Amino acid sequence: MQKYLIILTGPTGIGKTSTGMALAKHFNTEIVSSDSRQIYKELNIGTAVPNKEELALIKHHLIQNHSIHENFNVSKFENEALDIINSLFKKNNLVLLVGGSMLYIDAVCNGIDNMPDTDPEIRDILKNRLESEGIESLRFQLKKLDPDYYNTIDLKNTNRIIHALEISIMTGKPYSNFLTKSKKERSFSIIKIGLNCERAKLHNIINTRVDHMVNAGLEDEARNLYHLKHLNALNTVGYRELFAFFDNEISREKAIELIKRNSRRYARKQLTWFRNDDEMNWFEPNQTTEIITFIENKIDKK
RNA sequence: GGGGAGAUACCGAAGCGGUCAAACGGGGCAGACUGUAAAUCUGUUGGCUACGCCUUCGUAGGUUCGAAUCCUGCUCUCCCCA
Repeated sequence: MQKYLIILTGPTGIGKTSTGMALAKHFNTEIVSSDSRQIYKELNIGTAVPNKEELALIKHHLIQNHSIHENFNVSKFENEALDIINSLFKKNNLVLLVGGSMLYIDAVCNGIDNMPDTDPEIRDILKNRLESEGIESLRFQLKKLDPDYYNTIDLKNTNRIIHALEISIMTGKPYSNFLTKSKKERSFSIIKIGLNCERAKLHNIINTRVDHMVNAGLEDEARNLYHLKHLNALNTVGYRELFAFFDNEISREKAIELIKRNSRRYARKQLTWFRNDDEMNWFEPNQTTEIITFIENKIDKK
């Protein structure tokens, strides 16, 4: 029996959760989340996780099942998501992957190359060197250790330089050796559904949603996490801006304004990414019926 | 009613006779993307039949070889005095 993974994605705020719920109900299946921040149990309001009622109605996976103290990453996500998806396929022919984290979705669909997990110590050393010696020093070393990558990478992107360096240093092999650019085989078919609407409308939704989050107590949530602000998981829209407010760098109003702006920008980045995906089938958020018909037609034809 | 200040591109704000399609900031738009990805980085922002052309600096005229920049009328905004 052919198995189908339905990818439901789109920009933040577009309505993936509710559409996903409707699809899960109709196809009598479960939802695997592909959201890099809803995966953390300490994060709630700011990540707009499905609420208790929703979670009670439809079984969700990879929601709030990790801690921000862990070193989570795409590769771990790929493995965990695939495990869950494959086990769900034992009882369902169709499983939903719902979320907006582009790279995470990509890892489930196409896989990510095998390479060692990064070593926090090496990263710290490199970061310190960046501070003390400047980016040139790191570039210089990268040029020596991995000239190929050095020639293709954006040399202003410190994160990428640091990652390439840490892998090259850890393994003694150029980072680019690990990049196979090959696509991993999956045992299931993939149908991609993208939700989008008029940009002005999306901005409106996002702005209102941020106001709702603030009313729901986002500030308290952030304040309780403030002492952990150095954690990568908290380098996230909705938290970092409030941390800046707590640090007296900006006003509360400014923080809220920035959360809105950064959410809008995040939405745009998501759309840039998804637009490039030829396999994406686009719908408006209220077209649940059309989406269901679309999926059923796709499945019937096979 | 009297006096003063000002109207610049999506917004804020420089410019104060040519080197101005107009600094700078914000916002927007576009793009890159392999273990930090809600991250990180890049480009762009009057129009076009695009190494050139066309229309822009409240509005209508005027001065000048040449105006966003000078002069005049008008409209609107703000401030002070009545």
